Amino acid sequence: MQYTAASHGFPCQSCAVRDQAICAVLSDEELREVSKITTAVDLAKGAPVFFEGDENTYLFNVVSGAVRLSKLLPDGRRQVTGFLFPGDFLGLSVANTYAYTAEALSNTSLCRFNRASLIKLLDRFPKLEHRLLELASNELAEAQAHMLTLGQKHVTERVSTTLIHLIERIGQNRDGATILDLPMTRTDLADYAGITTESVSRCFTQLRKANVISLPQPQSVHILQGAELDRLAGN
Amino acid sequence: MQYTAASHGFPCQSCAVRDQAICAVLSDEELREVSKITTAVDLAKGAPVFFEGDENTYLFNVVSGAVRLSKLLPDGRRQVTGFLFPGDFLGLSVANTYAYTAEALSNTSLCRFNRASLIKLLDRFPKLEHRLLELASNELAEAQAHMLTLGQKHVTERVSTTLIHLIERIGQNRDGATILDLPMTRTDLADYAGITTESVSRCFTQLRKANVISLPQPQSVHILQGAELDRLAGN
DNA sequence: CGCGCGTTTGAACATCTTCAAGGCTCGTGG
DNA sequence: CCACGAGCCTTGAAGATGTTCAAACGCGCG
Repeated sequence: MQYTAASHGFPCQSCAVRDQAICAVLSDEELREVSKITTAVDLAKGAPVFFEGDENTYLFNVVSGAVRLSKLLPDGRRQVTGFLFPGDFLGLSVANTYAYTAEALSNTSLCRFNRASLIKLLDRFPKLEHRLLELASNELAEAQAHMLTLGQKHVTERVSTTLIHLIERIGQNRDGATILDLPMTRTDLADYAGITTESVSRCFTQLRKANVISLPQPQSVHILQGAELDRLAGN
Repeated sequence: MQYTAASHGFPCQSCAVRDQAICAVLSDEELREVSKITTAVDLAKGAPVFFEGDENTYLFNVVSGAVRLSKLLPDGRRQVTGFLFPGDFLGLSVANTYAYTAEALSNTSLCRFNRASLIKLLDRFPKLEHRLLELASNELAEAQAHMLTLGQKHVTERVSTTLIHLIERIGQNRDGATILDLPMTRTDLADYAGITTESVSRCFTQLRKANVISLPQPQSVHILQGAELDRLAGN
């Protein structure tokens, strides 16, 4: 784990994700307490947050940037289990090791909680534990939806589903059009959707030729026909 | 939802899963409180517990039997997201509807909690909420492992992984040998592993011919070489 | 006894992968 | 400033894995 850490007094109040993440349920006063156990962490693109199997010492909130969660098979096959964006929480585990690897997809700021300290705080702030349960439940529902995709859907459906999912998190509206700026590579998308890089690329081309999307640059996806994308997702 | 319900005074104490599930963290006294909001429910093989989209009114503990969780695509494709056994908990959702369908695989007894009442109890028994978070975290880790299987593994690996997973939950030891009594069909296994019924069947035959398992009956799997099964699972 | 459902097996087929190569972009160094 | 190289993306063709379609088997139940 390689951090550029910088402790802070009480900037939580002005935090970009103060109303999201786990802090949303806390009053300013409570937040002041919580802020005592947090540390700001900045990661460069590609840097790991932690590795699967590492001792679970910290939990994190994503403040800005993007994080990729993944699990590996011994022979190198990789499943990306999720992409995280500002407001998302990561690191929950009952075991004392992380169940997955987390890496920064772009330059990323995290808010780091000492796990033992956070657990102590849960006793004082039941709202916090309630919030964590909420987040875990939502993650679970998302995981189940993803299982449906991975287990049952065809390539085009997988890619469309993935695009829709990303639009919901990081889609931008410019002049009524929806734009997606991808912080991840085709390989990341492929490993997320359980297909190959080539399949993702071919599918993008196909969507482009069908005027469902346009690709000014490989990382920039413009959604031309959202409804058609929904249909192609197979839901 | 079709139930055969029977309220009970305080038989929780002698419950088969009293030391598992969410009750494990409660004292007898606390359990007495919780028992006031529970109802015993018996389901026949094949009966639904609830359907995806139903209003989330109840939560359940599996007391005996087995439950299948699944999600459907509009065209009928089905992903089985999990199999539940005694001690397992189901029904958690932040949304006010269930995110998946739950059905009894065999004759099954459940302990039913009124959701609103349970939520109220969480304030009085923080341990209960802590336990729920634990369960949700574990489910999440399991879901991630399953994503790895669904997204990356080959047919033989998927079937082996599924068998190992079932052995961990319902494997029996007789004369030093491990026996698996399957409450689910080949189609259920297929929909769980993201493959077809035929693929499951072919894989079973292959494992049998390699003397990794034997199949006295289609539902009864004897594990002859557990280590080889582990190897075939690809971990 | 016969019917139905679940399972098994076989053969043809399709989708997606693998392998291979070329193109593009960006950053670096000459 | 331009050339070069690396990494990422795209495209094509061949190939393999798993699916689809079809049929037979076996067991349990009415």
